[in-house]
Amino acid sequence: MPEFKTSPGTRDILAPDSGRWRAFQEVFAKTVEAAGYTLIIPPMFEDLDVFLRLGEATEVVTKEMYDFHDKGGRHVALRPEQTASVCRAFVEHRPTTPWKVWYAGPNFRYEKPQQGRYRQFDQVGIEALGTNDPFLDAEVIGLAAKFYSNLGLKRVKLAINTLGDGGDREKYAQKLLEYFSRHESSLTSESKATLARNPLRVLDSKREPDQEVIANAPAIRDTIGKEAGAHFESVLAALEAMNVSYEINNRLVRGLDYYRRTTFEFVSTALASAHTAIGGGGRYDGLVEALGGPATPGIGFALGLDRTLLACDAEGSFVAPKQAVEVFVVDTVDGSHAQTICNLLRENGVTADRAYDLRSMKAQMKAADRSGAAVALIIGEDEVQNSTIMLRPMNSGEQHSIARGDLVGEVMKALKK
RNA sequence: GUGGGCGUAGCUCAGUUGGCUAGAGCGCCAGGUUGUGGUCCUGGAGGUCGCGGGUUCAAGCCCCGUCGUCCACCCCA
Repeated sequence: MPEFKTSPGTRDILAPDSGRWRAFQEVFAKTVEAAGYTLIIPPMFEDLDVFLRLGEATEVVTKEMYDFHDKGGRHVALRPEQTASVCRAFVEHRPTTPWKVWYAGPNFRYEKPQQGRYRQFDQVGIEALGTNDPFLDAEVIGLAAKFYSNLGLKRVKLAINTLGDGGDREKYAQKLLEYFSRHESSLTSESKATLARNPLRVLDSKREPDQEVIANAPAIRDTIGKEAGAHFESVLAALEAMNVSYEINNRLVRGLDYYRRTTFEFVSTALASAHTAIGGGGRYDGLVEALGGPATPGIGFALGLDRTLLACDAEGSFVAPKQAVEVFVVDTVDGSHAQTICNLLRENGVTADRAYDLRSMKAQMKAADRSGAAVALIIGEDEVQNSTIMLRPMNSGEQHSIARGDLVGEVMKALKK
């Protein structure tokens, strides 16, 4: 056993998974940049207070923060998510609106790890600030759906709900508190604890004994104001016009307190484990203000890389790309020819690798095979004497000798470049 | 944070009621093939059996602790 291992909840991503991660982020970038979102790269840690503005009832903030004091005495925290950072950046830079940005990178939460849940986990996401237009809600949700389909995912369901405006949320929370308190005796002890903390979250309980009480709980749609209700209807209409299918779930309350109005979640029906939520988001119309900026509406989503890739695995889509060079050079003379030839090929835009340590031809050919190269170039004593190179396409038993001076042209021909 | 399963070679795992020098497959290296990979054959390297303590004539196996990992809960992506 090695002396050192990665810390709990962290891991190394090696090839071919690392290539899959990069491809994942590239597909995401392409999807959202097509809609005008630009990349933002916020820092991985911020003043603790930035994240505290996410809300006192948000467990991500109260229980799971990776926080510490730096050498200057600042109390900082590794970001548990990126929406707060984006809003802080908005207040700091005051870009013209609508400000539409995307991000990709790791977040940190101090939790007990299990499958699809790590202490350092990657998300990709977008945020759009500065407008209340319901078409923007539909655009944001549509982009997430588009991204899933670009990954080849089919078994993804969109659940959507509205939480009304700030006041509505309070009123609804009050209603729920009254309702659940009346039925407290039939709730599980976990739900009773949740009730005291955040009545809305009781709706999220998946525990069997709670289900009946939850099913009869008052729905938020009876509580929300006219404006928020109209907004929701417009969002739904816009989604239908885009052919994005959805399911209204008036029990959908997400974990971060700041959500207002539109809230949504994507669930993979291909996943068997408990963690089927592969992405989610919503409006957070009060957050910029809470961070000291002007009242500014905002909406966005974040998608978990790990869970989305687990869903891809379950559906057999978006397989990890194999990394291979085009040419592998076998040099059984002294290794210097391999060096010269590799350099020449690379300068001409051909990817090339070679063997080291002057191993036997058999060993070098084996390495050529492993490299995935389409073509092997072989240099032995005969070739050096005759100023030739043996060109061997790896998928056939045939090989032919080429003049050393014709190397680049012959390789291009063999690779059909 | 709570509860449970599992830690044996680089990987996946076997190892009987505690009993010879701890095994297999894959991978890796070498040879068969003094100039040829992907198939085949032969051989080889590689292990503090997670770590620490205890019981025993004897521990990979039993007991205690600890760390890691997985699963469920909590929570969430």
